[in-house]
Amino acid sequence: MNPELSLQLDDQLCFKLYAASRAVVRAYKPMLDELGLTYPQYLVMLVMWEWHQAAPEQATVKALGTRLMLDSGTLTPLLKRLEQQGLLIRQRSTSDERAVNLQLSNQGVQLRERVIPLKAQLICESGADLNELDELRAQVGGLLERIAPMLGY
Amino acid sequence: MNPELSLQLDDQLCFKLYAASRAVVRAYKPMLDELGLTYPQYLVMLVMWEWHQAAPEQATVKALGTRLMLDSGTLTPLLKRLEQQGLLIRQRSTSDERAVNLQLSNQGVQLRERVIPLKAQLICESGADLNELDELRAQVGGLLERIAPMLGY
DNA sequence: CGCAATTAAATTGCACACAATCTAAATAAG
DNA sequence: CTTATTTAGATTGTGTGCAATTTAATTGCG
Repeated sequence: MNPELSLQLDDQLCFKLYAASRAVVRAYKPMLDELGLTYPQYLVMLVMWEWHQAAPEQATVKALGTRLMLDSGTLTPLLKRLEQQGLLIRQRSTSDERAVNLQLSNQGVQLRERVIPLKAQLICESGADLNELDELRAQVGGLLERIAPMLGY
Repeated sequence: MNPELSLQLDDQLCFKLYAASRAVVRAYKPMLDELGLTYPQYLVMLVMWEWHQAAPEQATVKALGTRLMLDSGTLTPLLKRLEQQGLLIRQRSTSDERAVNLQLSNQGVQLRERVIPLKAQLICESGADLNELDELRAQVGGLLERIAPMLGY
């Protein structure tokens, strides 16, 4: 049986992706624990830091959802937790009362410094080859871009 | 800044993996809905079908956890749901009262027939290149194997 | 043999994901 | 202008993931 049509677990790209994704999140966990962040919260902060330098005013729940492919059902409670931790501020937009604007607190801005060394540390510990990782990132990205349109992104 | 140390979301392999994994699960969802399975339940069934032909007696919660890298906290409720749906039977092992043996019901065995066409359908809809997918699967698998030992697998 | 350490599941609690529904606000159409 | 539609968030409910704890059974060791 050719692997494309096999039902063997090890032949499933979907399982490898699922397992690898969870494994990477677990690898990040000890480091993120020290910052008091979960992995999805970390991704939100990455986007907020990115926007903080480029275009802080674009930061809304909607825009964050588009960027991370998450809906308000996931983001609303997550953002409330980040707000309670004092990392960001949520407030209704005055120009469009439907939208909720997000901005980093000073504490939120400062947290970035502690995140910078994380990635290098993880790559170092894993002993992975940088070029390989880069290539893999491009390929997984390619897969994502082929699947996303099927799902309306 | 070289991508290896960038904090840009798009430079993060971890995010690509996370997003791609969720996207693939969503792509499976409409098809799995018709079978009444969630994606993790589908993975459990794949393993059970595999073992059914090779070594049915090895099927325990522990073995399933090792194969899928999931613990009893996730599997116990999931397996109870599969049992309630009549797809499998859970029963304490007589030789080792700590272990719970799992076996497919007739209905569980038969469900496999309806799963066989799913993968071909998904690949077809995605318009993905088979050789590319195969290579990607191998590479993601390679990443997984490098990370897994760091996490005690 | 007898007890400590280990092991397999189950349970509890928390934080996602995501579908479905609801509310309020903004926009489009007539 | 007024109603219909669309849009942004919030809410509710279900099902994972996973850490931590608990229970019961088994194994290891002296």
